[in-house]
Amino acid sequence: MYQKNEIVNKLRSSGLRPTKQRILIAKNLFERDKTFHFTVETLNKEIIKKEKEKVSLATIYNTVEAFTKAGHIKEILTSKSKNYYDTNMKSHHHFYDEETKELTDIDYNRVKLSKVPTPPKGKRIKNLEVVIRLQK
Amino acid sequence: MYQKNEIVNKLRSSGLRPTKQRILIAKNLFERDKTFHFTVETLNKEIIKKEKEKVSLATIYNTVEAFTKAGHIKEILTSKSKNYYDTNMKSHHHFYDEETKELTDIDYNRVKLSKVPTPPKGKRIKNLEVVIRLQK
DNA sequence: TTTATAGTTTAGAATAATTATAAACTAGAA
DNA sequence: TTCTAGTTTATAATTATTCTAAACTATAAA
Repeated sequence: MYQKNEIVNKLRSSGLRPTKQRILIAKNLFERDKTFHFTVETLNKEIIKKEKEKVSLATIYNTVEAFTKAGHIKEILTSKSKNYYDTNMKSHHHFYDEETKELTDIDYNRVKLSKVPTPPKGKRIKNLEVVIRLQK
Repeated sequence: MYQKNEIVNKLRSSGLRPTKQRILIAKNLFERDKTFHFTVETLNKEIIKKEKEKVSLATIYNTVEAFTKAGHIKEILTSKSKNYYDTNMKSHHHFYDEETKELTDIDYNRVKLSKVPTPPKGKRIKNLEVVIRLQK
């Protein structure tokens, strides 16, 4: 379970001052037993429901973006005009269910890449994601 | 090089009547020597430039979606609220350059997956994509 | 402590991609 | 040639995201 300190550390290491609103956001992201897959919309709903407080969407967007840049959460590729994020920073991959629009983690060792291409010169690999889209 | 017939076939096999507008769209997608990576926006610009004609965006969206469902083009995962497509239907993967927002094909045999997870019961794999994000 | 200020929050406006609507048009079967 | 289901289009509606600028606040320094 997380200490308040850890929340504050996550914020500071993302270049953010620990304000009331940002602490609410961070608690809802990181004080969890399980991985949290979310969109800004779902995160916002959780905050309203659990905390009975309202944080403006602009602040949520900004904070989520800062956490992403700092490497505390991960953006997930699903296309489809709404961004998905994941609090699980362990190297892993995803199933994306097109019917339910739900993401599920795929454990790192359930996918094995035996060959990865070298990036074009001047560029380096930021990350490599495998997304397996599911259908009925 | 493509025959007009092939264009008409692509349309019919996508459940679309070959109308003037759809033929323009299809020509701009498939009468190419190289793979075409595009968004609805870029495709629209190409049609205006090359054909000096205007096709409504609604028609482009609808036609592109039909081609995607029929398996003539492929949606590519990049997140970031604008959908990317690829006319290359051979199994392959992508580099996504975050700086330039450009996609590049990665040849099938430059990536090797030696282990792929079984999908949850009741579901089957629609596709599997590897996206390697690049940075400086 | 207090204070000054750089950073923050917010509602609401602006932007951008996509989807829906409904009236005018057309491919193609009969 | 005619008829009709299917199509196109401009435009409006919707949705996700980013911007703005005024009111607020964390925190370093006095």
